Amino acid sequence: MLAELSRDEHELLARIAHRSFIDRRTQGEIASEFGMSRPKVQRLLDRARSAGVVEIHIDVPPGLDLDLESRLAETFHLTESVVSPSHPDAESQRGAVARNAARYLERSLRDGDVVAISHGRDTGAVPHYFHPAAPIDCVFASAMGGSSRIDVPTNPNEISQALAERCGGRAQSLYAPAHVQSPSVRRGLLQHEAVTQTLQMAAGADMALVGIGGTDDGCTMVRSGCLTIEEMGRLRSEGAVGDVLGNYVDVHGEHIKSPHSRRLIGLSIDQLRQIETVVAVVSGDEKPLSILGVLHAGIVDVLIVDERNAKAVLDMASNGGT
Amino acid sequence: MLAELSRDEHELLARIAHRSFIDRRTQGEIASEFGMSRPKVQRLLDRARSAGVVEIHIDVPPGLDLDLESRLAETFHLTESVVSPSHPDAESQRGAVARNAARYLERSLRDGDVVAISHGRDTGAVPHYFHPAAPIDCVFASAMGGSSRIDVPTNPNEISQALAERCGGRAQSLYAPAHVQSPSVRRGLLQHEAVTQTLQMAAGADMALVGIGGTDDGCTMVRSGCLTIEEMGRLRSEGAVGDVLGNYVDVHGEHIKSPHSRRLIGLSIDQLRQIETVVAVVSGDEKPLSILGVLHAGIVDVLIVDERNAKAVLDMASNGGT
DNA sequence: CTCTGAGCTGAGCAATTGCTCAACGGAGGC
DNA sequence: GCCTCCGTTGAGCAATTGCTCAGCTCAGAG
Repeated sequence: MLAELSRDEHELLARIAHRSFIDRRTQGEIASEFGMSRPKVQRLLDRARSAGVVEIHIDVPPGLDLDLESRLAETFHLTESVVSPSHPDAESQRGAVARNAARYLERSLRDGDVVAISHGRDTGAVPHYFHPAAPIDCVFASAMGGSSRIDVPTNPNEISQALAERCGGRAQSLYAPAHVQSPSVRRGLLQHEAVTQTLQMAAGADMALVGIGGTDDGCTMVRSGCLTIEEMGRLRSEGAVGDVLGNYVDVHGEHIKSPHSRRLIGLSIDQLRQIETVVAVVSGDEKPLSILGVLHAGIVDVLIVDERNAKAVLDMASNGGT
Repeated sequence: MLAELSRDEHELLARIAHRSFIDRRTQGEIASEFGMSRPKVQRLLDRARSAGVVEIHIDVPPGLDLDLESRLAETFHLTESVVSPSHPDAESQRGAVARNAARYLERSLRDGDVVAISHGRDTGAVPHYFHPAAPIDCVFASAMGGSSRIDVPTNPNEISQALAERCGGRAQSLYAPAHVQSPSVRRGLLQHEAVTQTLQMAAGADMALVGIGGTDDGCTMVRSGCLTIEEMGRLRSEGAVGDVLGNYVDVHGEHIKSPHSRRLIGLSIDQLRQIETVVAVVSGDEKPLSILGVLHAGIVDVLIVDERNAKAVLDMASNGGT
């Protein structure tokens, strides 16, 4: 990418680049110095950068891989991605990712914002690291129902509550289960104003903080009792690789419709797509395929993830086409 | 210069710098992404550069030392300096320097320009390398008289003539010797319109192309017969280290007045200072002190020189104080 | 010799950047 | 407690930069 320049061309590009980047002269000064028009200086500077005559290196703290973040963001059309360095064990890995999610919230939340909150272990780890410098007057609204089977701190209501406490905001709880026995019970619940109010608030949120679930038998949806192991197996056999708020997708990001989806209480994929900024927090070695599917679904705007998953997802995306 | 940053600070600077320099986002985009004002992003970017988080490296063709050129220009308040790579023998070294001078003329000369021309071997080598892409309608005016004792191509008239031919311009010759027997003869010559016209044109030039002479017994001023070896020795004992157009200066740039200066036909130091752009072309291992003195005199705007002289001059300037 | 099209050029304008300045806030002295 | 001073902040404007576009040159085809 550098060889095809003649010596004279190379010298000219180097001189102009030096004047611009090192001596910090303006393009106008350089133009008159070299006897050319300003646009020409600009074009030569562009050429110097693309030909590799100018190399900009950024000294990054150890462990950080900003190029990886950029590639991830570019490949999947994200507005941003944050990759945590690898940790040996799952717990500290989750902590590192959650910490980055907390940092993201701290710098992005504004007074008046509404944030839709999902369930899950990754999402649930975020409040612990959330310490805004100044109070933020915002609302955290549960985007799906709860389950008494799983640990309290991984239910949306509790996560919302914890986040609200940390920043002086308000939690809007959803007093409903994540999953009911039949579509008719679901319809009944959706008549209650207490339920619809929260769901509508979540649907109209400025931001959503969600986890990405896997399809193994130990995933949150199974542990919480939303799905039986048999149902999970059926979803897998239909191609499901992961979910957001219980909405399963295949590796291409296509939504997989199944009976259980009509018994869920929470935002749909289409509702998520309406939300300006959907932030996904994910860690865990079983997740690469799940992440890939969800990213292909075009739901996520900001991905906060660990290095192993990030690399695996990029590998699959570039090798597997698309 | 990098250690005093905390890990968090370093990470922030690196992230912002990456977004700006690698991803080429605007400061405004970065500001809203990181939840800060645009001026703050700018300040952080400045800090990232001065703290060394951003390193800009320019791939320069072998032999070129652009940092050396910049230091030279900054130290002596030049608008520009061009340093040629070292050559083992004096002749090819002179050629390389002259070639750079020719390049400089090619890119700087404009229709209508008047260029004052000095004598000397370095200046005399320039026309050989001068090949403007398009004709330039300019005038080369001799800035001092000639001498029949030295090789023709080192006399101002012949240099002017050669340059004019190469670019389709015009030469304004000075029909007078560089040096006469007495001040009264000089006064007489300066009555002649033919003489004053050229000198006035040279004095009002937009640019001057000059050599820098040494004070050894083989220098152009002695070889041309302008000075005897005895006079040269006297000048040396009075502190002279070099000259421009026969005007001698000491190492601090102070003009050394001597009887011979009242027998010279050419521009004075003050007249040279009036000229917008004085370009000095110098090579030769005996020249460092001469160059230092002339640079201190504040005559030169553009220095075109070889690497050995450049380094020697900078060394002396930094070690010897100013 | 004319025509065509690719590539280059600089004028002109919109977007971005750099910079100044008044206001603010927090640490330290009285 | 109050005051002063120093460093930080973002609004606002001037300078710089990026970009588009019409005009140009020049090589090659007809």
